Amino acid sequence: MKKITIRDIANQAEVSISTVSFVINGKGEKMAISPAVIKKVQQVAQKLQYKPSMIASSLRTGKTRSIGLIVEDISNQFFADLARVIEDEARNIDYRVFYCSTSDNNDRSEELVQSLLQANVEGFIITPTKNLEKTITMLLKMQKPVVLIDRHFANQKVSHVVMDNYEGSYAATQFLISKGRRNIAVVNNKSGMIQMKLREKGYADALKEAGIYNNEYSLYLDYNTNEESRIDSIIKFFSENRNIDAVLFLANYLGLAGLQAFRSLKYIIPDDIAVISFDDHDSFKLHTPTISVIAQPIEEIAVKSIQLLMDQMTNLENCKIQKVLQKGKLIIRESV
Amino acid sequence: MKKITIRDIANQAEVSISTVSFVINGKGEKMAISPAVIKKVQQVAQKLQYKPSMIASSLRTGKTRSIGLIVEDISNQFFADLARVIEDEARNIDYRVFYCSTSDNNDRSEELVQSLLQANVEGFIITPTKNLEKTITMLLKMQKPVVLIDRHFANQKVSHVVMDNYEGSYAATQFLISKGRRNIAVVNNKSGMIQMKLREKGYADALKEAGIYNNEYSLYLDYNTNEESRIDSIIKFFSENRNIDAVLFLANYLGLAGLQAFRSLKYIIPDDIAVISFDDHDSFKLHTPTISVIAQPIEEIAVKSIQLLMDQMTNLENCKIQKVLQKGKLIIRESV
DNA sequence: CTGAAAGCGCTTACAG
DNA sequence: CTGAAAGCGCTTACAG
Repeated sequence: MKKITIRDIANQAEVSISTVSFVINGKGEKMAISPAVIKKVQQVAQKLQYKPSMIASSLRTGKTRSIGLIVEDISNQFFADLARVIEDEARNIDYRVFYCSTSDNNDRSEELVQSLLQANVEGFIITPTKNLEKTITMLLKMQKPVVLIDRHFANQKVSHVVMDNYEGSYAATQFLISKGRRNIAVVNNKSGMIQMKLREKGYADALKEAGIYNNEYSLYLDYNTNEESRIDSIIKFFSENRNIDAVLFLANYLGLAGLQAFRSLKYIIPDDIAVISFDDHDSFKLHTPTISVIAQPIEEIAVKSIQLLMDQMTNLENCKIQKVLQKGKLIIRESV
Repeated sequence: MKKITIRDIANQAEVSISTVSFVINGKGEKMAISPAVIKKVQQVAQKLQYKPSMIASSLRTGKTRSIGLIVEDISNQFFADLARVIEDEARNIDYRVFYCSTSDNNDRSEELVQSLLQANVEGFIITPTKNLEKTITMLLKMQKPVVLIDRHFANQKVSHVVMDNYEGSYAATQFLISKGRRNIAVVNNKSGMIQMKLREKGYADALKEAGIYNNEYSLYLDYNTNEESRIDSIIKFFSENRNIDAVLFLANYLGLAGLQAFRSLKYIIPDDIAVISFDDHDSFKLHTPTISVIAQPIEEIAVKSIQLLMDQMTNLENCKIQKVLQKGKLIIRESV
């Protein structure tokens, strides 16, 4: 089964390959090619089942109609959902998506960026690791369209789409206060990424305004550790702070570990402790009791980030840096 | 920032582009290029930060060092985990993976195959939809390496890696029987795919051997429906069959819907009903009580399928069709 | 209205 | 040991 090329069509249709190329690319009209010729070329292409070679066309034009999507972990529900929507959106505008996972490892991230550059992707959507700022700056210098999602760097001028982390956390904490909780803890990781800091600040500010902030109620867990040791740390922390009556988990995997810790501790939710976690997850809907969450607007984030990327791709020079904050949604379930 | 090409290196190193190409591709020795020249070329390449253009090399050689991975839904935990391992394995042998999701839609699947063909992937790993048999046959005729995973077609000669669905289901059902359950139901979907039929057969055979099979205890749900209506159907079925004392869910999303149904029905697990589900999921570990599952050996499936694909890619002619059955793992938790 | 030709960045058979 | 040249399948400026 030989590969059908533009030349085969030209031969069969008895026209030049330029003419075929124009017709195939829908430029027939513009090039004033006669309708009869256009039709003939199309028929021959159809008959031979011609499929243009993306590779040849990429080499010639320098365009690949592909974008790179670098997420933290494609097997995490949040990123998987995000990837799914981005893939669909990209397909609508006839773009291909290359996904990859960083595991929050900075060296890996840099490798992935290099590898995507080499594949000549036309744009990047990235959930950056903590030290990726220089790499991102490099991409910007190379005039590559970039949109960051989920998190970003405070002082870097680059478009990003993130949840309003401060507001989400602030609202959730206020809700806990309104339910009469007074000893409200927070569980964070040690990544120090801006989105995590903002979540923590929202929590702290709400408590400070109410005059009940206590800095001993913050627990920080290593990111690169397994679930078991996270659970152990949480158990230890709560056994040493028996008077805590509510907790805000700043990421879904922290919440999931927390629930297992509370099971070991035989805590009754919400009687012994009220719980709210960031990022919705099947398990939160299904837990007994069901767990309240601050859900990220995944669909909106995905759609908006593709849109910002396209803006940059079509009009890189006079394209403004856009910082989009999407509001999260506080979903109240039985755990408060 | 101009793209550095092989020609720039040739100029700077004062050799021909052929020589550069040989050195870059590690064929310097074989082509008997002098060590001094090799070193010089490497140094210049390093200095200019030369990155070979995959696109040009693909066009020339016809190879893309990429494989296509078509799964049902990348946002489903099972497939996300699978994709993650396959991506890592592929990277080890310097291959790129294009993922895409079919949503179990046959037209979509065919489109995806076409689109991957057009991208010139060198091999396919596919979880086929029900009517994809002809498309797969076409790929085989085109001499494209193909490995099916998770499911396959009974009469088609194509390598595949699947769980031993019959055995998993049979063992789980026997376990329920050994715990004294007698009215054991099964919840399946209507896809009619072979893996689902085998799971059901394992269930039925175990019960028939024990002389307690009852064909009224089988519930079939539409695949293309939302979670709500699945839950409703399950509620209806179990309210009409109050004497059922155990149930086997043949896929994780069926199990998840089932747990929500039982909550509505105020069933106590395992007192009122014992539960085992296919495919492990965070929610099953975290549910109160924890839910027993037949876990797929995801890592093994992923590794084996890449390996079979590579066998085909390197040696297509005399490569045997391999049918690999991986044993599932029955994980007993509190729900039985 | 249509065609001949250059060139994207590589690889590789061939010649010396 | 090394170089000149053809060619992968396209696109597009140019000529007529």
